Amino acid sequence: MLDHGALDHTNSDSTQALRHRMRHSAAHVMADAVLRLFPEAKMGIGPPTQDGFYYDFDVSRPFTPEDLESIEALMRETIAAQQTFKREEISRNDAQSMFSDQPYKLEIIEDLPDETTLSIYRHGEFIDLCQGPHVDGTADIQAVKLLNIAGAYWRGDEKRPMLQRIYGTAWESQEALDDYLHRLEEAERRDHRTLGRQLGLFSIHEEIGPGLIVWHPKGGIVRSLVEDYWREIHFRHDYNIVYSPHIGRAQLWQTSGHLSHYRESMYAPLEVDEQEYFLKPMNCPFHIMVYRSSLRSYRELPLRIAELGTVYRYERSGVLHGLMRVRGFTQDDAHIFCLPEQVEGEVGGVLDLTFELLDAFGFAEFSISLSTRPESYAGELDMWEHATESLRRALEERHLTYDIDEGGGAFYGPKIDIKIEDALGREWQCTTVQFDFNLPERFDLNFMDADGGRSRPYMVHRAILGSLERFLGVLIEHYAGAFPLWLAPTQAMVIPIADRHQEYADSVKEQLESEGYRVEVDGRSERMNLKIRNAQLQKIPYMLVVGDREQEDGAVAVRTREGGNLGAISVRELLERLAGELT
RNA sequence: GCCCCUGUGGCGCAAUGGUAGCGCAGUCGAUUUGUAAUCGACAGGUUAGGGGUUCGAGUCCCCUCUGGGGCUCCA
Repeated sequence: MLDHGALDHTNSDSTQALRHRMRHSAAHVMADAVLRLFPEAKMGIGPPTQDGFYYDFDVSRPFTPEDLESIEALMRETIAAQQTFKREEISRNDAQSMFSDQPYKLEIIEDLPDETTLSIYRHGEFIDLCQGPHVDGTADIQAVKLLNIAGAYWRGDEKRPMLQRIYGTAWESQEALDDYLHRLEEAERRDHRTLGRQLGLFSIHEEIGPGLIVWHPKGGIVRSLVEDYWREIHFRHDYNIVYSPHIGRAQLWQTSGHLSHYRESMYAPLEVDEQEYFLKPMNCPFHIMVYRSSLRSYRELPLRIAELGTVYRYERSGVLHGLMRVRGFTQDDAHIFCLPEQVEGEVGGVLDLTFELLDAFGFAEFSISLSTRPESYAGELDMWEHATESLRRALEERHLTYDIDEGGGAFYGPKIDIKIEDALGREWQCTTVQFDFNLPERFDLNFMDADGGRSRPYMVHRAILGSLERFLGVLIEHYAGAFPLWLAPTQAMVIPIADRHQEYADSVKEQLESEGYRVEVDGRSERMNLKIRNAQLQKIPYMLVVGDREQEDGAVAVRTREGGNLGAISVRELLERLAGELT
């Protein structure tokens, strides 16, 4: 069902390099077409991307879908004309006069270091400032399609002009293009927003507000199963589970530094008894209060404090997206307070817990990055080195491959981020393990060490699932809504063939329910075929058809969601089968 | 927040500026069915909200809100 074979696996370096050149060339061909249709257009940049390419233009009116068709038609003509790509190296002065009516190109030239060799690529009448490389000729662009139009700031800077970007894709064959388009359709078919409605999992309401989720009964079951498992595994790994309030006084957020550094993401304060309270955007200060509630001894460390903590953050309206980016969400948060010599073990423990947890949900592919110290930072240099080294060693001991994001850490500490890859090969950031050298300082955290002195603990912030909202969104898409038996909201639907089988159907349901299964009976006066169809569409793992024969034999006719009519077996055999599937 | 697009019963959609329709879901009735849609009837809408143009607005214009594709952001 989660068929990786259907995906594209020709990702060798040479294929990628070829695609890269072809897409870059396609961008030129597109810009050529746009300039012919819109002679006044000013060109931005037009690079290849992961799966295609884009080019940005400053035009007097936005592009329309009809424009895309005309542009694509012109591109086909250029491709059919078999023009060749020619590279030339030119002087800075020549470049400046050549692009004198292209202000964005002039800006690029301006910003290139003096020693850079400037080059241009030509095909037909078209010239673009470009390093290359390109394919030999336009005919090498085998299969191309323009996809959509979007606004994009010049150089990604919201203070600069907004250009019109056209996205397209190009592949080495029509077949590869079709595969890609099919993959897009597949992603659309798995969209958690659509499945969430169809399967009755959650909804978002204008009346409640954007980015705020209400979980429906079916989604509530899935979420609580995830939470139950999460709690179980955290207790097993010696975490202490706590609960903290949704609001806290201004003074708390003053001390934590959120009011000076994070206020633009926080909601306006509430006034209670002439005191200001803020909705929490993070759980850290509350967990710190738990730590500070008594004098701590080194003997108590490491102290791991965990919470499914619901936080609220102001996210700009344009970034909200289903469950993936919301304004209120529940983090599976934890803060670990430990001694310097415990740091490495704690980081390792978090990694082990992460892979155990994610494995249970069927995620096998990850991409890991280690982010190191940025230019401005809090804390002592030797603590940064110790912490970064412990992150690195924990990764290496587990033979995990990772990228290093040099200088990409937060100002308060280095971190490991883990992105999980779903069934379609898309990546989602969920897990993060972050050192914090700032908060222990701000809250003056300490413990009594073996010498009777006071020392400052290390603090590690971590979330594994990230937010339950996002994680469930990822899960829905990963499974395409067909949750495995242990997570399925309804595990079996009993389908009586005629009204006279209702009572027997109820007794089957009771037998299964008494063993802890989630079962429903479709007792409507409808045809069996309709009930099967509905159960299939609801992606219920087991359909149990009961008619005269089953009633007589104390059996059920088993049909699985994957399509098979397995024939009749006894209820006892069914229970064995289900139990077997859950282990 | 910015650019573009979008908004019609719960859901998916239709309606040259001239009587708001269809399918699914829902309710009721008939049917009692053996592995992906039985038939019929009924009910359901101030066309997201506000303002304007017009004899007349779902349709055209303006504002607000929402959703989508991107950009930016994601201490």
